[in-house]
Amino acid sequence: MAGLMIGELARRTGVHIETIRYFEKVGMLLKPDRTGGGRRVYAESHVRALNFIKRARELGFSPDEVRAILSLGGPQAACCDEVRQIAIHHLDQVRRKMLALARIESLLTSTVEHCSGDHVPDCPIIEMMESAAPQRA
Amino acid sequence: MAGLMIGELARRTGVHIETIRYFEKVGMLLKPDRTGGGRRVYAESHVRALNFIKRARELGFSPDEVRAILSLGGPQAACCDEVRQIAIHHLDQVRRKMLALARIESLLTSTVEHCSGDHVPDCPIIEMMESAAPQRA
DNA sequence: GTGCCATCTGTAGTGGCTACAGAAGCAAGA
DNA sequence: TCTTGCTTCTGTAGCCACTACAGATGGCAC
Repeated sequence: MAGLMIGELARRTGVHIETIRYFEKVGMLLKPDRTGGGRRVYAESHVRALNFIKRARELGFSPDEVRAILSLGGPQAACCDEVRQIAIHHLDQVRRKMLALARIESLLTSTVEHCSGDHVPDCPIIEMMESAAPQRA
Repeated sequence: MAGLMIGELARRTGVHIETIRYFEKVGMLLKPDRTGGGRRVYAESHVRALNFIKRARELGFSPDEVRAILSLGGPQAACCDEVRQIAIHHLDQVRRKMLALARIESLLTSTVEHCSGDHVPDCPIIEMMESAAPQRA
């Protein structure tokens, strides 16, 4: 267990060096030890935490949600109901986004179908975009 | 046709005053006339353009796409193939996003289902988030 | 000692707005 | 005419989640 320099950690996790330091600055990643010369030395736990952060962000969890989960003990702690609640809430948000996108998709699809691409007035695409329809949720 | 002050335009379109000025600055909205005292006076065409911009942004068109459509003659011009191409391209992007979200949704759903919420080790949620799966497209 | 890469800190840039400060326009009332 | 009070003006800074750069060290091989 010699510990990793930041470059090696970046290589292993695919997270930019600057982003790793940023995560530390904003409290998402624990401050690592330092060498005598002031360089960061990371432990295996940092690799796990960083992979977790990366994955959670890819899944669309907000930084605050990630922080919340990490503050519950982090990846190495046992699962608890709070983690589940956050995940369920996030799932709900994902489903809302899917619904919104589905509405947009069907609107665009049907509109594009009705457009000939000719230089006719009353283009259905422009027309649709000018009519300000309500965007609920 | 007296023309509108910026506040009235904001009220009619639901776009913040600062945002209207911002759209002008970045070239999405034509510079309006000014009163002797330097205040902006908008025409009916600005109302149409602003509604169009707002709607297109709500539908997820990028600022560049909006600018592209507007540069083709704007809402009042006849439809042309280029508008259709932009819309089709955007529709493609929307469908990609839907697929990505669907993957995330199913992963989250099945994972949450397997989590009891108890304080057990090997929590499926944490475990899933630690395994760095590739996120293609 | 020298060369050279890795790392350090601190600051500034990105996009798409949003918010504020301080000055000035402008209409109505005293 | 002067004041009050709202609206608008310009310009600058803030937001978030990073990303990029500048200039100074660390630390190892030769």
